[in-house]
Amino acid sequence: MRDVAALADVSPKTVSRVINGEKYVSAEIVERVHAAMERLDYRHNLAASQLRAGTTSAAIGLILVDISNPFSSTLHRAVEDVFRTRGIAVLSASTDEDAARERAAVATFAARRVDGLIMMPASRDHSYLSADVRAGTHIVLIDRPPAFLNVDSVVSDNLGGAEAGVRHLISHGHRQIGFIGDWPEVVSSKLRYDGYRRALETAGIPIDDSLVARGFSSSADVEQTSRALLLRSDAPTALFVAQNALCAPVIRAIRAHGAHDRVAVVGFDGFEGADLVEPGLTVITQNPLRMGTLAAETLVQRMSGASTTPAMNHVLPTVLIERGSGELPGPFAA
Amino acid sequence: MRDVAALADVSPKTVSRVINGEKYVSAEIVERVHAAMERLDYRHNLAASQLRAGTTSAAIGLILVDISNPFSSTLHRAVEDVFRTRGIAVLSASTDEDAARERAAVATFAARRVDGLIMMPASRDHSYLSADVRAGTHIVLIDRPPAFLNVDSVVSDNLGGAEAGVRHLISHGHRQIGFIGDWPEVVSSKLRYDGYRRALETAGIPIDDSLVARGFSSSADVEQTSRALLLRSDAPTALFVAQNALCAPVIRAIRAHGAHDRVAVVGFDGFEGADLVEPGLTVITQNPLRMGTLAAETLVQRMSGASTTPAMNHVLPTVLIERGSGELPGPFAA
DNA sequence: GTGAAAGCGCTAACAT
DNA sequence: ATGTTAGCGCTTTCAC
Repeated sequence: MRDVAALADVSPKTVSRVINGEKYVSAEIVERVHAAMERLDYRHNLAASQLRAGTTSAAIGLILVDISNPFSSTLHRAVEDVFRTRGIAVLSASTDEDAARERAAVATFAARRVDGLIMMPASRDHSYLSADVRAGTHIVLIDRPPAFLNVDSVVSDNLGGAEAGVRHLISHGHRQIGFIGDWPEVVSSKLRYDGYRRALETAGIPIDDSLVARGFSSSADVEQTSRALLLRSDAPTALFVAQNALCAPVIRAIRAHGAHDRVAVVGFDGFEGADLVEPGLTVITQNPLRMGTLAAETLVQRMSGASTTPAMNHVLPTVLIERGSGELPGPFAA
Repeated sequence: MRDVAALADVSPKTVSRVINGEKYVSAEIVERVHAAMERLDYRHNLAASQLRAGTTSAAIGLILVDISNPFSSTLHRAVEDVFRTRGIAVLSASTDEDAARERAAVATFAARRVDGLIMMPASRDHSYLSADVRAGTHIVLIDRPPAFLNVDSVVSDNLGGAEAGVRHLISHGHRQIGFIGDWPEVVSSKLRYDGYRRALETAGIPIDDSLVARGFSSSADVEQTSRALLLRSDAPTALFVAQNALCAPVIRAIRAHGAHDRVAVVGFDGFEGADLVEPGLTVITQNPLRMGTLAAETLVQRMSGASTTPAMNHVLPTVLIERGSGELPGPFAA
């Protein structure tokens, strides 16, 4: 910047003015400074301006369980789109459901003075973030509600969605319904399980824990467990699959067992080709695009200081899409 | 930091030493400084240390066409994993094949003084990056080779993969083979088209441009175009689908036309449930995980200064996976 | 409209 | 093993 100022024969401050598009700079000098910047191949240093200007880094952090999960990457894209137009960079990190990795990511982002944080929490107690909140970092949690921390959040109606999915299976004559889900420690997963239980209880069907499988280490594990379930003498006539990444392996097991036109399935969010399998996978869909956009816009509001209303928990509705697999009749079909 | 130093009754420099884990600090003082940091809720400011220390921002930029595409998000995750263990943050951006957006992203990252850049270029001329290279930013291009710029790159064997896929269809008795691909301006897409042509030429089959559809604005567009192709009196007996995102819409069209056990299909990278459709989708697979890891490791080497060998273009092999759709016999089957 | 001086938070270089 | 001084590149404040 000194060099540019020297070449343009103005003060560094004036160069700064030109760069930041401040008013009250003569057109002629703007011209001259631009020429000098061009000639010297000048690149502005955001770190330096952030340092002096104090506050904002024009960056936010996005912490997800796994940025490569389709739900998460769609959400990520929505967040990017909101911030790109505002000149704000997005830093991202994956936790793999590890609370320690989450803390490490938060610390890294805090050291970079991100202005905001959008996070799908892996930890169960979010009170450790209160220090960051006090330091001025605005936080919006997604997919899972805040615990011991008062911040905005955007979640899907996990309980309601799961309940509707299982009720759907019941209404098609199923009573022996298996549950394949994520680790019970994960809040969204727990809520989906609660929805499953509630639907069964409402219908007066007793819970059979041996039909419930939760938490897997790999796709092979999911497939293996599903197969074991199908091989039982009192095998379930329907399966509720409570997470997107589990759907394909479960269907693989069902097809390997030759039971795809017999065992009903409803998935909580499916996969890209879910409408192309035979029968099509009936799903409870979430809206990751909306979740990302809403979380990002909420954060923008908070960051701009425009919104000082109490923290809010947005709950996005889920939608049941019938494609065939969830409508296979069970033994108690009317 | 001043405050921490005051509270611990040491100089700021000593606090700095403790934070950076430098040698020659007595255990007692380390203790005291840590206590003070804790009490004052101190957070280190990377921007400031970067400014003084000069060089490194401990961040890299990742520019993709669309971070929500499964290929890209898998690659993204691989890149993240390489850099996380090294304490380097990853900034990401999508271009949607828009060269202007690419330039904007590069400029943003340059202002943040990223130490490196991994980019799936949307632009066709990369010479504009030479200024950044001169400024010390190491660049690795992925998916598409560099043009007018001498940097490392990691790409798939697009031509060879496509040729193998089309040859596969020919060997199963097809001669009337359609091509559904991305915009011809996209280099990887062009290479896949070249592979298609080469396979046909090698087999002595004349190219019929009316069987070629390239560049779509939406999934509906893809589906519509595929349907039109299937409705022709001389409809293709096989389709080569040259991009992952196009596969599902094409299959949707084929199924809607009731031709899924008649029209053969080979996809260049499929989608998550591609093995579950009936028949399973035969694909030429790429290896986004390997591509991301290799690109990231190459960048790490360059950034560390350990590697000063000439820039290298890594070509990753593709693998044909037979699942049924590509083995449906054509009219000239043996 | 433009410039001079001071300082953001940190650390390299040089003491001690 | 610890402290002092100076300065990274920018922008705020105030002067002109």
